[in-house]
Amino acid sequence: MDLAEARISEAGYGGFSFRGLAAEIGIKSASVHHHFPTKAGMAAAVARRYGERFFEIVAPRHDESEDDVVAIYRSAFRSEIERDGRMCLNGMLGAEAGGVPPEVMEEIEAFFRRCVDDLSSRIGGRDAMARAFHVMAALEGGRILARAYGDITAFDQATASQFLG
Amino acid sequence: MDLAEARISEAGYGGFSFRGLAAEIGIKSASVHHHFPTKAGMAAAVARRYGERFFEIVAPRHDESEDDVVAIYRSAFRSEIERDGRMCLNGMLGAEAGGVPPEVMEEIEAFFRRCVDDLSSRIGGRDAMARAFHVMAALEGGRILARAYGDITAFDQATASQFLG
DNA sequence: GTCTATAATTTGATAGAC
DNA sequence: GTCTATCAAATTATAGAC
Repeated sequence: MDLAEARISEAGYGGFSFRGLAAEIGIKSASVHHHFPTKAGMAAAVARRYGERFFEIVAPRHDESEDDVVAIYRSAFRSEIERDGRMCLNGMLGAEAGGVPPEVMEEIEAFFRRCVDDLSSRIGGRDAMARAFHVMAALEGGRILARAYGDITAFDQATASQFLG
Repeated sequence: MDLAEARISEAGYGGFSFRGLAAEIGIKSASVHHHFPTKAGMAAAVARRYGERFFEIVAPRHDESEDDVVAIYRSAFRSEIERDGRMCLNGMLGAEAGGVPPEVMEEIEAFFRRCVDDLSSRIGGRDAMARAFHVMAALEGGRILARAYGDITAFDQATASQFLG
């Protein structure tokens, strides 16, 4: 699953294959099929795990001031870029919506709905929903720019606190 | 090229094939290879044409007030969503950077650099460069959200003028 | 859980006729 | 500019042995 996540977030749904994963691990593709019968099922499982991990990371802490939620989300995104320079897994699959099986897209839509709802409720106040959409868009788009430029400072400038705050 | 652009912006670089394009047109894949010897070359040509069209659309008009440039960019992005609901072609290829041939990525990087430079110079003032990054990120991310939600109002909220202005 | 073997399909690309 | 024909490789997936 780690390898699948890596390949999908680097090259998209069409950019990973059971044979490719198996070769990197040193096993055969039939062994991968034993754990995940279909490619769509595996991608859906990887997308779900990605979301679960993400929401653990951005979960509220007892010492959190309500105003920090945007910084928490931004930090979660930035850490991933810093670690491996890849695209957000679920952002990638969302972009490829037209070529991704329905069972995967269900996970993606649920992920973004939960992000926006969580952000919105923790931001609070008027326009909280629109602000939540804006923050998610800037973070996802910032990752695209960081990849196109090959430079994390593109993300840093795109998501500076003066724009998200 | 129109069909290639459609398929790439729906499903990514791995989501289009010479045979698929030929079948939709009603010719054979060998005939497509006559015009575009390689898949990478065709994708690069499609990405370049996409950029040329885009910069014609957002080019300054003599009656333009300098403050309108962000609205012009936003309108160009929104019109595409309205037309076909697809992802920005070059945004898609930028996200898939790890699985796209180098000659295509050169076009993508050039596209985003030109967008940011153009926006920055027309915005002017302090922080113009960072604002340009932010606008591009919000627009690209807004398109991802519109696709994940299957609803253009996600883009509208994410890119409301109060956030980009 | 992993393997061999294989089926059925698709892919990018080329040679050469018309 | 399109075609037929073909190649070599990769793809998702399954059956069955160990």
